[in-house]
Amino acid sequence: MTDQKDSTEQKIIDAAHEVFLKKGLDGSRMQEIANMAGINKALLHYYFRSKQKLFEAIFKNIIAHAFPDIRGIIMADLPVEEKIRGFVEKYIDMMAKNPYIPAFILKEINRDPEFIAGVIRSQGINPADILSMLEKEMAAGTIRKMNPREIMVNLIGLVIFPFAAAPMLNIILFNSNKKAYREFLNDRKITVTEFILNAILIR
Amino acid sequence: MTDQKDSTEQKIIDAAHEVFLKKGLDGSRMQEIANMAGINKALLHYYFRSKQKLFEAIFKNIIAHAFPDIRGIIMADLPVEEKIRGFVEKYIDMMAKNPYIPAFILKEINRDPEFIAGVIRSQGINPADILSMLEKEMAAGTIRKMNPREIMVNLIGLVIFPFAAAPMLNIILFNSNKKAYREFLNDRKITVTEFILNAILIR
DNA sequence: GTCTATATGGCGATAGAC
DNA sequence: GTCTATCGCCATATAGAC
Repeated sequence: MTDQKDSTEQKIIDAAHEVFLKKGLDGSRMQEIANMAGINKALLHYYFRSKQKLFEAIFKNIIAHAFPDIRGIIMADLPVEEKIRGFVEKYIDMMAKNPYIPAFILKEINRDPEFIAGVIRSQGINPADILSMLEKEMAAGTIRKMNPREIMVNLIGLVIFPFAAAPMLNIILFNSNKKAYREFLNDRKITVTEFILNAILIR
Repeated sequence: MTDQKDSTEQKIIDAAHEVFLKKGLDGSRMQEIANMAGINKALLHYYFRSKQKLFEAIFKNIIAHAFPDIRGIIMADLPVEEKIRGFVEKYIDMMAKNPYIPAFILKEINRDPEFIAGVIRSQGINPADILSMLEKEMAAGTIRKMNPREIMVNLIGLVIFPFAAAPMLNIILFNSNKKAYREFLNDRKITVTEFILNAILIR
């Protein structure tokens, strides 16, 4: 049980993670990954045989990071306000730490959407459970009656989109002031929660 | 003034538009564009000199399609409900006709965000005007007081995201039933409008 | 203007020494 | 396991005939 932190394999994984996350499969070069790992190209193939195989190994890991565990929040015996608030906070925190994830997923999603869906399911996230939870809230009269899928899509979109489209929105709305945009994104933990609650709650 | 519709240059532009839109710059091949245009690769270079130059010529055109003219709606003397409704309908109609545009923009946005912002401005869309319009509504007490940028980002995100993430959402929420998802997207001309109005209107 | 043929360069992948 | 050197392919780009 030697320390694996600085093993060659781990250095490759770390470097490939960084490069693939920023540039995607097509945009990445094996040479660049090798340079970043401080080794040569041949070793990449020695450990992972092909660029495709290396990407697949990294891909699963990136996707896993992209879906934080929300079961505890969504299925808990809490008022729906708290569930929404918890969801928004967890996702915005995750993306603040991993700002390249949303664009990466949207970029690579067409490569194998079925695989991504499988990873989501394996994270224990079951859309049907969330939908039926929302339907119960509607039946109980706490939230407006509507297609529960609308709520899910709107919630996810409101949280993810400003990160995925950050480069454009930053220019259009903040004249390229990056600090102001970061603050704006962070504020959204509160403002998005309010926005959604205003849209769906019956009070 | 001969008819230019079937000129070689136009055939190249049409073919390049289709291929670049679906696959992006990195994912597209000059050979594929030549095949689709019914000519050979050499002619592409004869007319546009390089792949990069050809892409830039097409890029501007794609971006222009992505921002339909909304000045008439946003700046008109209409109640804010009608402005929101008009915006949502125009954008969803545009994306239903050009489903590859959202993913294309998010994919290519990092290549030259400044250029995209310039095209948006050249379309006559002035974010500052929209922001001040929203602020007037807040001062008049028709909509809730909040950062008007939140409204703009939320509006754009709610409209675009379900198209950009269609492959994933289609699996997760509709078990890959594409027809159901198309109907869902079309219904959103109404449901997104309602959702936003509930979120921002004071009544 | 349009074609065929070919040059040029880059990148993934492999061979083989150490 | 790690390296250098090189192969082989594919994609962009050019040369030159027609």
